[in-house]
Amino acid sequence: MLIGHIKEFKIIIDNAVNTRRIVLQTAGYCSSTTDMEYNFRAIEKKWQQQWQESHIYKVSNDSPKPKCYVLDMFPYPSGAGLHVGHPLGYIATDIYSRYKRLKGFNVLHPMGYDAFGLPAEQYALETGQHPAVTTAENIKTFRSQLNNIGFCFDWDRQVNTSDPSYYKWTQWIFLQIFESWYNRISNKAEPISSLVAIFGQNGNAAHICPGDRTIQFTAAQWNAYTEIEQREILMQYRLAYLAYAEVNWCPALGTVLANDEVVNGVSERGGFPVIKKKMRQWFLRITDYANRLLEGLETVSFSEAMKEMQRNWIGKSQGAEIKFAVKGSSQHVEVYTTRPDTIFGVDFMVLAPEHELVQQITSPEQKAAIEQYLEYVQSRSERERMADVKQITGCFTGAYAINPFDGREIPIWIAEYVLAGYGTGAIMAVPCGDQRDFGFAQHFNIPITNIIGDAFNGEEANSTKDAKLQNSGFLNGMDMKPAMGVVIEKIESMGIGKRQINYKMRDAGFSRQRYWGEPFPIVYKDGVPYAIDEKELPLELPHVENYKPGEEGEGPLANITDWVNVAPGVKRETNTMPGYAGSSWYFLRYMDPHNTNTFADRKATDYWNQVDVYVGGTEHAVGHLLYSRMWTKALYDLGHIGFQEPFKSLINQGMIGGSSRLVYRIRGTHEYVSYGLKDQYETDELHVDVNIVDGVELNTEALKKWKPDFENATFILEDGKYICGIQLEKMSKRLFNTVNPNDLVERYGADTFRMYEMFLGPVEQSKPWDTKGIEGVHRFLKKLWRLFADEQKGLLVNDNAPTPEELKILHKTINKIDNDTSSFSYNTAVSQFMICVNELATLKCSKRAVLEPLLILLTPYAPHLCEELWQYLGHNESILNAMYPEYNEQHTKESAFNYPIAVNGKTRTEMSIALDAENSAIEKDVLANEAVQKWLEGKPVKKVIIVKGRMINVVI
RNA sequence: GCCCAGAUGGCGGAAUUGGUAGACGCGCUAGACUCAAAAUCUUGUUUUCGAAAGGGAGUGCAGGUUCGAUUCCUGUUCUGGGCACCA
Repeated sequence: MLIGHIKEFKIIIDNAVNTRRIVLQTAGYCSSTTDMEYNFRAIEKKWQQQWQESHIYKVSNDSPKPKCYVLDMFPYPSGAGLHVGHPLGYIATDIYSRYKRLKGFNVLHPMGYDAFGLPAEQYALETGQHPAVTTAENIKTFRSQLNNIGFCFDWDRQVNTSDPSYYKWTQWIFLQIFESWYNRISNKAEPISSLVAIFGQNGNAAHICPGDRTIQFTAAQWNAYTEIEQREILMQYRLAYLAYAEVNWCPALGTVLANDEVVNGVSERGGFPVIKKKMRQWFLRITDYANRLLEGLETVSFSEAMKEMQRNWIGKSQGAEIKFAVKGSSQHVEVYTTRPDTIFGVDFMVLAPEHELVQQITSPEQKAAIEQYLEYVQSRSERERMADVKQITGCFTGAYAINPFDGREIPIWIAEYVLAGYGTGAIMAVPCGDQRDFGFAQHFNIPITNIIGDAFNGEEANSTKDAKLQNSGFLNGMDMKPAMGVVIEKIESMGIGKRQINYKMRDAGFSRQRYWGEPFPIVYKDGVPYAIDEKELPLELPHVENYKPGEEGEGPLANITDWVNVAPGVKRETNTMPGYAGSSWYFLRYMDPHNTNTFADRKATDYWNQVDVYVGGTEHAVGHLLYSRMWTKALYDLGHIGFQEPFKSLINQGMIGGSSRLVYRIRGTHEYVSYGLKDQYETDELHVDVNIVDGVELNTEALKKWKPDFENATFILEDGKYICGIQLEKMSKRLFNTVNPNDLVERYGADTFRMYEMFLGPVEQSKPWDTKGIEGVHRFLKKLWRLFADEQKGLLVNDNAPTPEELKILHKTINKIDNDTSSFSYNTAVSQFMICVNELATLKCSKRAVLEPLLILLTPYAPHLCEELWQYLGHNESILNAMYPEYNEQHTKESAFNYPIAVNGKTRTEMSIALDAENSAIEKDVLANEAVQKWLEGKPVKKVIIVKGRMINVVI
């Protein structure tokens, strides 16, 4: 080397002196005389290039090795690019993938882009740029940022959901779902043709119509129907179906939203109000899968919290449907209840305002009041209803129901707290056992029957299931739990009701009135929907000039008349599929991404099978994770794949929050006061860029240059420093608290960055970003490097035999790293590496026999550095092809814990007391075994607990 | 309101799942090398009493089980997340 190493060459224009200074900025520790230094920039560039050229991460579908599928939730390629929070999960999976590879697995670790969706279209609306263009640009940025960190993705398998070669198969799968129905007897999806055959032979008696249970027909009637009539009936059975339904319509976004995309009555994206609107929409019949989605949770390893969220969303409840006769009428009120045992406590009934019986049973005297109440309900938006749930409203219909057991007359009310869409849209109200019913009864002065004796105090309802029933006819004296079964049996034998299971989950809305999504492969002939021929797939998204949605809620596609009108009387569907369509099956496409004959070859899906580890955030708990599980089950039912749970285990990475820095401007001035002194003034808080603050100390010069507003700033310092305030909040460009991984990689290298993100804390835990500690990890890597090579003496590695002490360190490390890496405990693994290297450095151990296995352990964490050092050790082949060291377990344990275990004893308590007495004698670094033997005179002991050479206790 | 998770130094976080609490890192402290800085190495760092040796207290709070509790049980406070008229 001629001029040493100049790491950075920067021209800095120094405004303060207003002269041009050229500064040769060397990166500090590079005044070396040999080239044996840790030059991470050169090393990382070299290996990234080499990996790319040798396609070393290319994964084959054909391997004798066991498979392992490690998957990240693929990103939406937003314009903002990556910040330090994004790669957290990717680093974790990358470490795991590399580890499994070293353990001898054939590892699939792909990456792709969830590229359809609202933001790109919103951006197009604002700027006129075509979403395809911005998406392609964003993908480029993402890819280069990802490569910078040294991930081992097999880029040959990259997918992009907005690419026609991908969405061809999204459309194809949609058609499979469209062309099938859910057979509730065999409990699986079947092709619609099997249903047509059943109808032709037996009518629909065995298969009640899920869309409308009043539809009933015989085989003869079915055969007599016209094609259009038949198709209309079939539509009500399909797994993907069209229906008029109240949907969540968001006027501001001009589209329908799925239930999980609406939060507190406003849209999840943008927070615009959402109203109920009746529209003809596509739906997925996910409700038929409710129970399997619930039971499937038992077969996968998700966190308990995640399972609980899914269970809540599915919302299974067991109970009964009971018919109550209406007094003086042939009508019945059918209610759903989870507590049939409380039937003698029913003091009133409540119907949903939309309930069809309301008009029929309302008495003439109450007619006006009911009309008025219905008007009031209709005037209220979803949002208003959400806002004041505590307000009690309702209206008496004037009608009475008859309790089938004791003949009591029960007033029938309507109220908006009863929902038309759940159960039967009617409830039996038991005020002593349900707080809402209690509130209602009090508000409207309805007398309350107590059926639970002392358990009810008259002040509030008690929903206990552990009371003895009173005032309950034939149930008197019975415990509530067994009474439930008794009542259900009784109503079943009387023919007035039956056991019933209900779910909160609704069918998923599948239409969006947007442009940037998959077009439906559907045409309408005279208004009747037909699937287009498979050979016409992909049905490509046409180019449009105008992204504005139509007035009537149609998407922008409706404006392209050429495209819409296929032939006279034949029109295309103008809705597009929602964002979750493409992401509901992408994990299958990675298995066989270039297949043009099918979405993925059965051989490939059989080989890769379930995703072994899936890593992503909790925000997809009820959306993506439920839809993709449903699609997988549907594809399984139809025989396209051989497994029905897509993800064997799931790890939820925590969010990395932003840590914003604040400065305090004295009101009306350009003077900024340091955090500790701000209370002496009247100040305004301003966010400043975290990147110009070192910890909490502001770089005042950098601030002046940052934005023109600060050009003339003056500062009131404390101890010569300007100290900023700290606020923890979301990481966002708007708050100037984002940190770009590229900057950190540039300064410390990808290996340091990777290890530091892992060192920050457990992967699952959310934490604020803090760059401060990254130096420590960087120091560790430099220290490791110096075990191999010295700046003065060059290569240090020797072939001397390791000492027992050195082996002990190594074995302890192997043990710990192996455990931690396989269990995603990466923060403690990094600590162990540091301990190991510190100890080896103290011993000045540069022995190949110790360093070589250590390098293999470290490869998943710091792949570039390890490759380079591996080469230094004289290996020609990449360390990626090395095998993880398998050490004799016993040897590892013995060297790590060098104590024999005693096998004699006494009773536990006696022993402990005796031990206390003897404590002073035993403590003195005597080998535990010897001490116990001596002291016990050979009596049997189960276990001696020893910590660091001292005996703590003896167990019998 | 209901459900879930958590609370440990100045900070991020460890603790072999009931066995020396505070590993590892950051920060801070003192020193070595250096004309000086950087880099590197060494020292100390829960708190309190003490010059020291050595004590005392200590894992949100209050109890309990145990020879022994950050870990298990009961109650309670706070923080974060999810659900929210679901009968």
